[in-house]
Amino acid sequence: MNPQTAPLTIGTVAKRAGVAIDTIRYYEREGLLPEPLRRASGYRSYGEGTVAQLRFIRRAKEMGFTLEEIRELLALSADRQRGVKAVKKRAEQRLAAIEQRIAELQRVRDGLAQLVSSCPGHGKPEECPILRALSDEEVRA
Amino acid sequence: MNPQTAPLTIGTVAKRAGVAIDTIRYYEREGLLPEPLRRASGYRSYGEGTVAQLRFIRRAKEMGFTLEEIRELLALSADRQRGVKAVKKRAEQRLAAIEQRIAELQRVRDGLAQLVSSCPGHGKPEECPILRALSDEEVRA
DNA sequence: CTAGAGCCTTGATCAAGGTCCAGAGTCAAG
DNA sequence: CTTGACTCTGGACCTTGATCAAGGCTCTAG
Repeated sequence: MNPQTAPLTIGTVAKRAGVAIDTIRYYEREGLLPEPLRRASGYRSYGEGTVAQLRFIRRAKEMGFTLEEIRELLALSADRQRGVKAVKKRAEQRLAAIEQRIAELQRVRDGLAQLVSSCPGHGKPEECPILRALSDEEVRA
Repeated sequence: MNPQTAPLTIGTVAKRAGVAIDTIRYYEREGLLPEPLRRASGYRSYGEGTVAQLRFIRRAKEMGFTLEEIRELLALSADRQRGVKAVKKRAEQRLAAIEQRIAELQRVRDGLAQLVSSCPGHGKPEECPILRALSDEEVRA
């Protein structure tokens, strides 16, 4: 829509994308962002697209992708034909991993909830179901 | 029950508790395990209780407690009156945190599932709902 | 007694994902 | 032109939870 946006400094991009300046340089080093144009002074010069790219990274991180996976997604999205299929596959894998993590957490939650509700909240430690469940209380030599 | 158990070496304890030797020494340094008795040779000497203690730590980690929190739990469980109440409170906090994490993950899962199901798995990257949702696709300057 | 397994300490290293610093150059407002 | 905010590079440092290495004792079975 606006192919020739005004160039932005790293600080502006950082503010717009809601990340730290150091994070942008870090992503560049790590290959998540392409090397930007430079002004004569050496200052990095960005377009609006970089802000969008950083938002991509942020959202993908929220989805539970690691930076490594995000690097791959970005590479895939650049592959104009093979990309989409691979991207969908990765997303499906991520989805499965998230579902598994949810199931695990629910198991933990149920166990913990059970313990909490069975603990009166007072009395001797050796009678506390939480501590008992965790430890098996035994004498140390 | 068996207050005077035979002394165990660190390797035996490690095997029994299912952790690495280095991990035991690490926990000792970090204050999760008390400093054990030593033989004349300097070898650490443990009782069965330490195995139970390590299992406590393992279970608590599974419950999502950090080592920092576990250190606190262990300290609280040693406080023979005030302990139980505080332990229960910590467990409740942990429970709430886990429930919140589950809710977050469910939100993420729903979003991702929606994207996955709306992506045909082929076509141009700019038409892939997954990539579109993540990025907002824009031209870089 | 000797070999080999086990243990000791100190300190380094790892993975992930950044964060911070020093010292120097640059930009923009007044 | 000056001043203060901004940016540059390179490298050190952070957190969490371990894990490994080097060099040197110790223990136990044969």
